[in-house]
Amino acid sequence: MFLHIMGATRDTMDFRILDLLQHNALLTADQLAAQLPLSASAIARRIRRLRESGAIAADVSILSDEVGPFLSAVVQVQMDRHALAAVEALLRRLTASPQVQLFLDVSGTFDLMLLVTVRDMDAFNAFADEMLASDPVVRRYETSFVKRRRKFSPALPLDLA
Amino acid sequence: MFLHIMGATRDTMDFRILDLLQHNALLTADQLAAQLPLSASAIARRIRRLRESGAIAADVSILSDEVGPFLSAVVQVQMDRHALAAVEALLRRLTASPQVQLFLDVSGTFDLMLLVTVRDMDAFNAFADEMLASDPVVRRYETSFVKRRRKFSPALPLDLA
DNA sequence: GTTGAAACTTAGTTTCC
DNA sequence: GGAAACTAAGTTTCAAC
Repeated sequence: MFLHIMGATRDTMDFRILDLLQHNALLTADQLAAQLPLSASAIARRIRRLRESGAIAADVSILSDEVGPFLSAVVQVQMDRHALAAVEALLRRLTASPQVQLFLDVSGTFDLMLLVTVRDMDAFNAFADEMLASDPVVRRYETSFVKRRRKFSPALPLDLA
Repeated sequence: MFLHIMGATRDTMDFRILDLLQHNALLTADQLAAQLPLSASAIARRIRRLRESGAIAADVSILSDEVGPFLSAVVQVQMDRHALAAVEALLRRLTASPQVQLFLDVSGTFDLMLLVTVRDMDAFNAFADEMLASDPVVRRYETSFVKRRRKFSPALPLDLA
C-alpha cells in the first residue's frame, strides 16, 4: 500500500521505520536493518528523507519526571468569540508558553483544553492570572490538577496490519 | 546550584543540556559545545550519563499529523472505586493501549483523563466500547473531540534562571 | 528511481594528561 | 574537564536491478 503525504510517497517500509523511531529515535540504521528486510544504507537514506520531508516533525528527549518536582493541571477554557485579534493573540501566547505541554481546540462546553506544567502552586497561580484570568477573551476556565501522570507518549497508532 | 536526583548529582550545565535536548535530541556534542561553555567531549560524557541514569527517559521521533489522518478525543472518566483488582486491570489496559497518548489521574468530578488517538470515528467507537463502556468499573465517561491540535510537546519547563 | 556494498565523512567513545 | 586517538554511525558514490 502507498500513501501520498505532503507531496512524497510513503510505503509500508517507511511506516515500519516511523513506528520504530517514534518509540526510540536513537535506533541506528544497523539496528533497524536487523529487524526489517532492507539494508542499513537504504534505511539510513529513508530516515534522512523522512526527517527532511517533515514526516518526522522533531526528535526530542523525554525527561524523567524526577528532574522535577512539577505540578501539572488540565485547564479547560471557554472563550468569548468577539475580538478576533485578541483571540489570536491569546492563542499565540499559549502556544509559545513553555508551561503549556498540550494545547487543543475541542468540541463541547469548553473551547480549549490545556495541559499546563509548572514548578509549584505559586507558579500555577501566576500562570493562570497572567494568561487567563486577566484576558477579557477568556469567559471562564476550570482546572483539574494532575494527581498522577500514568502515560505521556506522543507516539501515534500506525497499526501496520 | 546542585540537585540530587535518583542518586546522581546534577548541576546547571546538566539542566542546560537537558533543556536543549528535550527540544532537539539530535543535537551533536559539537553543536551543544558551540552554545555552552564546555568542550564537546565533556558534553558527550554528560549526555551519555544523563541517558544511562534515566534522567533522559527516552528519545523519540515526533511524527507529523500528516502521516494521518487521525481522530483524537479527550475522554474524562469517572470510576466506581469498589473492585480494586478490576480497577487496576483497566488502568493497565489503558496504559498499554497504543491509542492512549496521555493518561492522567486528575482531581475534580472525573477521576481519569485520556487523550485517545485513532484512525476514524469507527475506531473511536470500537475503543470506547471495548475499553470503557463494557467495563463495570467505569461509572461514566464524557468525550470531547479534538478539533485542532495546536501543541503537543513533552518538554518540561526547566526555567534555568 | 531504489537497492546494496564500499569508500568517505562525521559523531561518539576511550585514553591520557 | 580537555585534546587526541579510536570506534561506530551516517553519507556519498557507483554498479546493478
